[in-house]
Amino acid sequence: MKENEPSLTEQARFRREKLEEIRAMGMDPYPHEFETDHHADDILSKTDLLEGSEEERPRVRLAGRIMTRRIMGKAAFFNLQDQSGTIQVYIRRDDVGTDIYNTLFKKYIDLGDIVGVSGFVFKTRTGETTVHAESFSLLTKTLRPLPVAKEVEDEEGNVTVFDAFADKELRYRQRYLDLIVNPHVRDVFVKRSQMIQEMRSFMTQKGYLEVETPILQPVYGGAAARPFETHHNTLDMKLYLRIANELYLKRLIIGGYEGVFEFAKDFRNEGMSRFHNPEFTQVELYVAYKDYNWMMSFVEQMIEHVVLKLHGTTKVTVGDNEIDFKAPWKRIPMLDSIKESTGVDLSGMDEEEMRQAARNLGVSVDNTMGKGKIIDEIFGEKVEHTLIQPTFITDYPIEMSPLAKKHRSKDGLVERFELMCNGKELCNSFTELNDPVDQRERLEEQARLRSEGDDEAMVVDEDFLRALEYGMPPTAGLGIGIDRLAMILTNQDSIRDVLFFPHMRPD
RNA sequence: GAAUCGGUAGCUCAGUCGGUAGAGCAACGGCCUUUUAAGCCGUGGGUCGAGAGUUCGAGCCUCUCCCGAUUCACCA
Repeated sequence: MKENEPSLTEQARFRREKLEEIRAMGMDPYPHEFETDHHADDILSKTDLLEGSEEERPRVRLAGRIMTRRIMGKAAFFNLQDQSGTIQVYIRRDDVGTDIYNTLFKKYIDLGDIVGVSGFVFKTRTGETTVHAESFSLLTKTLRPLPVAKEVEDEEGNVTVFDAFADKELRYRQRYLDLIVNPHVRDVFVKRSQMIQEMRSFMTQKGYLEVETPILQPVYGGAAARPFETHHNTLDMKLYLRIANELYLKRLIIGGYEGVFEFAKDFRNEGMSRFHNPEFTQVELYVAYKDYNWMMSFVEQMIEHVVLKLHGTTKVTVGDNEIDFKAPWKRIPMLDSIKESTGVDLSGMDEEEMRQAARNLGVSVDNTMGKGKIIDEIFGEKVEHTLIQPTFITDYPIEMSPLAKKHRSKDGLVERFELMCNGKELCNSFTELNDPVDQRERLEEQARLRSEGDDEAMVVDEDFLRALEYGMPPTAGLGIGIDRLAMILTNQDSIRDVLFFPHMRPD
């Protein structure tokens, strides 16, 4: 036995000692492979595994972690958890031998260890489908105890969990443990993956090309946000982690592709909250010869399709709300939505009248704000949180949208929509600005705001402007917040619960 | 960035008035061949988030700091 290492807990020391004992038995505690042919859910669902006498039944091989154990002298039950779920295994000394049962299984195996078994399926006298092990082997010895919870299932199938591993800090910092002991957490991420997969195939089937564009950018653009900065040693230059990929996808439209999309990790050096993580995922899509009206129809079809695939219905329960994604969705111009919610008609007001209207509504505005900012402020304070069912808010003030094309009929507005859902923005989309002269003026206005201290104003991207001068066809663009959509479709109220590894301060 | 709440055994949590650090599960030693929060007998396990202060004495009181959760502010 080794000298106790004071930094280890008693339980961790015991496991290291067991590891040595297993090696002393001539066994490898970390073998190279183990062939399996079944998962837990296969065994629970396939009735043919129970046909005939025990000798006649097919043999199954499976592997996973030991999550609970009930030893009764010369026989024992344990629960084996794999990716698909959990199944009970029955093991007896008289089947697997004294070395394997008494020494390996009873003395040296711990909860959490990864093991492989083979045997036949039977039902216990209480009716539980169980694998009767004919062989048992250790596949990976664990050195730390798992935070295993106990579960009780009553006759209605309701599961009560005792002492669950619930500390959010530990769950986020050690997500692998969360995934092992909280199976419902695995389901959330499976749903997220399916959601992305359905969107991908939906867009691919339309003929759009999935692309990859730079994350390290010499000039950041495509959104209003502060970036993360980094440095390229060889070129000795500053680079930025992208805040959006919009301007690169537009370059590809200029290059002749008529539909491109990218699932993109974007990075914004701003606050964290249950709706914000410094790195987050958007899908952006650009389609040539289309406008924002077409895009509204596209996105409602795509999301309706995804919701149907994931839930089998267009209705999703989120917190206290039931959201119905059945298309078509309500479309309402921003000023009309403000009028609808507050009774105040801002159209036709000058800047000073608007400022007064905002104050009358209890929305704080200051004298540096222009009309666009005031409208945005009123909308954000008074309307946004009331929009629970999917709703397209259209026709935004031009000041807030330097990359969107001017509205074809409404002065001072652009052809832009945001999709609101469960009181939050889910999508952002425009008829893209493709007039290079107008675009230059708008970006130069951004540069002016920037020089006045607005550190979220956009930077002039000369290479992008040059590309636009070669001609971008009329184009509709779309961005969807993947994390927020995942939150809605999995009924999670924090972005951290749909990110495997949410950003945390170092501990 | 602000406010509130929290950090005690591997996990979930108690800890009274400032007076030897507690429980359940997990672990360790036994018994037990259809159990399922298995059961029965026995045992060990603690830098009480970190540091300083007050005190004869601090898990508890005071101060500073660290980490987290929630809400608010900015943002998608």
